[in-house]
Formats: sequence, C-alpha cells, structure tokens
Amino acid sequence: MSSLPKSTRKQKGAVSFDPQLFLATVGVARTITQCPKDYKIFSQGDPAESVFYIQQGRVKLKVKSKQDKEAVIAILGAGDFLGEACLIGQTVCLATATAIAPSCILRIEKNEMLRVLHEERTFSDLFIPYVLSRNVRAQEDLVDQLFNSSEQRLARTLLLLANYGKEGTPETVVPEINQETLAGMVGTTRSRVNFFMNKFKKLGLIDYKDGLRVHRSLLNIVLHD
Amino acid sequence: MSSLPKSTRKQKGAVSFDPQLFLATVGVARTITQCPKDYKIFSQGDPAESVFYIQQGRVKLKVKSKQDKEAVIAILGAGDFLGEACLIGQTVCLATATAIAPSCILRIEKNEMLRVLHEERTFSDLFIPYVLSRNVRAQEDLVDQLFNSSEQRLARTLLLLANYGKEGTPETVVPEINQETLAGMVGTTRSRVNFFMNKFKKLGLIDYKDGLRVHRSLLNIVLHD
DNA sequence: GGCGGGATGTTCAAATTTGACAACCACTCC
DNA sequence: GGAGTGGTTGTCAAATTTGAACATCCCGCC
Repeated sequence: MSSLPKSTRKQKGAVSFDPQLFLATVGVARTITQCPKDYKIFSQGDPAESVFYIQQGRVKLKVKSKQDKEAVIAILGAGDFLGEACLIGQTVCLATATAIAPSCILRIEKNEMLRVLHEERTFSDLFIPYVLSRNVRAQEDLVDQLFNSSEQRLARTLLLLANYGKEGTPETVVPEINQETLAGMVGTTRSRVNFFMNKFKKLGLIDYKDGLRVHRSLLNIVLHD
Repeated sequence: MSSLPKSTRKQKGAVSFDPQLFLATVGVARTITQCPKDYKIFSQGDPAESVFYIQQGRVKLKVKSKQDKEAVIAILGAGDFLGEACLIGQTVCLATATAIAPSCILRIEKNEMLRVLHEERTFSDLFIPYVLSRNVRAQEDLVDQLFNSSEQRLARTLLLLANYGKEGTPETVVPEINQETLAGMVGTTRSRVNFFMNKFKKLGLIDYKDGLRVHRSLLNIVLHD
C-alpha cells in the first residue's frame, strides 16, 4: 500500500501541466539563474524571502540536525518549487538546497508570488494541485520511513535515482553518488548502505558496468512483503 | 532545528483564519455530519470522492501497511481538511480517518471543491496557505522521524496530545490513549513505549493522578541534544 | 614513486525492534 | 462467588540496526 513502485517521488501525472510553459504564460516577475552542479541556492537558516522554481535541472534538499546529522529529504526536478514555506510566514529556510546537476532556477519574490497567486487564477489553479501533490509525496515519504526496512528504502531510492519506470525506455543508470549521500537519502548509516550494496551486487541486482546500474529485479526487494 | 517545541503539529498561527467562519463566508455546498467518538469518516482503500473539513472535534489519520503494521500519521483538529488528495486524481483513500472525539465534519464533493477553488478567490486565498502549512507539518514530521530518538518523539507526542503550550493555560491532561496507539503515533514498538512511560513516571515527568498528566519538564527530553 | 584525501570495506559494542509470554484488570456469564 | 474472556500492561530474549571506530582501496598530483 505504501511506497508503491510507480508512485515515485516525482508523482508522474499527478500534476498535469507542462512545467516549461507554466510560468511563461503568466506575468510573474522573476530572476533567472543558470547555475552549475553544486551551486547552493539557499542554506538552512538563511532568511526566507523568495520562492524558487526549477525550470531545468535537479536539486537536492538537505536538512542538518542539531547534532550535525544530515538527511536528504527530497530530490526535486524540473517543474518543482522550492521554499514555498516563506509564503506562510516561515522566516528562515528549514533546509539547504543545492543543485546536483546544471540547472536553471527562477527566483520569485515572496510578495510577487503572493500577488500572482491572488490575482492570476491560471496561476493559482496550477499551484494548488502542485502543492497538494507535494503533500502526497511527503506523506508517502513518512509512511515509507515508518513501514519499510532500510534495505527496501535503499532499493527504492536507487530505482528512483535511476528514473526507473519514467516515460520512454526505463533508465538503469544511477547518477554518480556516494554511499554517504545515499545513507542520508535513505535515512540510515553508511555502513548499512555499504552492506546492502554489496549484497545487491552479489545477488546480481546491481552492477558497475560503466557507472552504477540497477536491474529491474531490484523491485523485488522494494516489494518484498 | 527540527521539531522545535513551539512548532506543534497544529502550526499555531501559520494559517491565519478563523476555521469556524471559514466555510460560512463562501457558497460551498456541503453535508454536515455530527459524529461521535470512534466514528469512521473513511477507510484506507475507499474510493476518494470528497474532501472533508473538521469544523469541530478531533480526527486520527491511520495508515496500515501490507504487513498489517499500523501508524498514526496525523491527529487533526478544528479547521483541518481531510482527503484533499482526491483533488489531484488520487482515486482511493490512503489512510483511515476516525473521530477520536465527538466531532462535526463537513463533506464537500470533489467537483464542488474544485469549482469553488477555481471560482472563489476568497476561498483559494485561504486554502493555499492551509495546504502549504500542512506541507511544513509533514516535512517536520519526516525530519522528526529521521533525527530524533523514539524517547524524544514519545515525549513530544505526549506534550502535543496534552495540547501543551496552546493558547490559554497550558493543559497537562492527556486524553485516554493506550500504549499501542502511542507506539503507532511515535513510530516505535509498544514495549519501547512501555519502557519509556515507566521511566518518565520514575523520573516524575508524568503521573497518573486522575488520568495521565504530563509535566512541563518533559520538554527537557524533547529538547535533549 | 610516494603522498594525501576521499570513498569503500569491515568490525564491534550499544541501542532498538521484533515477537513472544505472563500478569493484571474489568466485565460478563454461569 | 468464581470461571471465563478480552483488552491492556509489564517483561524478556533474540535478531536487527545504529554509531563509531579502524583498515584498505583508489586516484589525482607533486
């Protein structure tokens, strides 16, 4: 029930608009930033004054705890918003947003965003479903965390990273990523990730023929009752 | 950073409208249900065709896993919506909603809700911040789960159940609840809950003078670095 | 070649979960 | 009253997972 294989974090189809056309159709004042991999969009603790929109690329949302533990709470892509919480009075950023691929990010001032949401129905009609879909994603993530083992979550994460089951031919290549980061995404320790990666390799569920590749049989781990 | 003491699940102040007045001000067709404790509003797996609004009372959102593990993913109260996911094409309910106190629940048909969101700006202007605040809550819950120990989460849950720090005199009475349910809310096992409850009792952080009462010193557990 | 420095493999004690079972209570039925 | 029943709480051992080391490998660079 939880974490179905197709209900990826990207929620294919849940939001039905073309992200690329989205902002172009309405009069929204925005600043465009073309940024490289590893560019930091905002940091946890920064004053929160703008909403960001990913027109192109991929962004990692990371949270650091008081004890300096780190967790990656989301990987967002084209069509996603960042930092919407400032719209409801959140004054500091709760996470750090870093581009993990060359990206094109639009920045929209909080007040401009509020104005457009209020005035442009075409905009709010698209924004509401978007935010609702983020909600569903978040709930799925929580349920995933509560119910599934770290082994299952790792398998799911690898499949998601490989865009497995996206439209077109299913990808199998996982973008370069280290075990430390994987552990942060899965919500477990690096040594556990290491253990399972070796296990998956032995079982032939993943291999390293030029880069990390996952096999569809990894789904069996995710789905394991 | 995560799970600050004041940032309760109720997000005091994040949504700035009077829930009671909210729906009365706009022309929304709705069905009103006055229901007792333990009334089931919808069940996981049911077709999702309506949005619900809690005008009065308290509702528990519970998810059951394939292995029949259960988790309480939210306790919602007056002013909260339920089942909004149907608005973005979710066709089945992902959770079970049960009143845990006598409640007054409004039901709004999916299409009516979509119509009103589209046509009534006063409505969507209030709904957007609401959904955003739910998002923040969900993110906090995930981070709480990732970073905090089950002991801290139990302490936090007890304080939340007691409405600790709500406007007016801080309550200290926890509504009747068994350890099993607590375990589901905290995301741990009943035996762990049992262990910590006994520990808290020994430490004088809680007591059982007519019903379960929490002391403000429980906060020290939550805040413990 | 040799020297960092990051990433990966490995280990182990401590903490946590899992899955029992026994004790206890409240309530009912005989 | 007393036996039976169902639900809750106290307790425990085994299995799993975490946290925190340490050893090793790999690769670019001087």
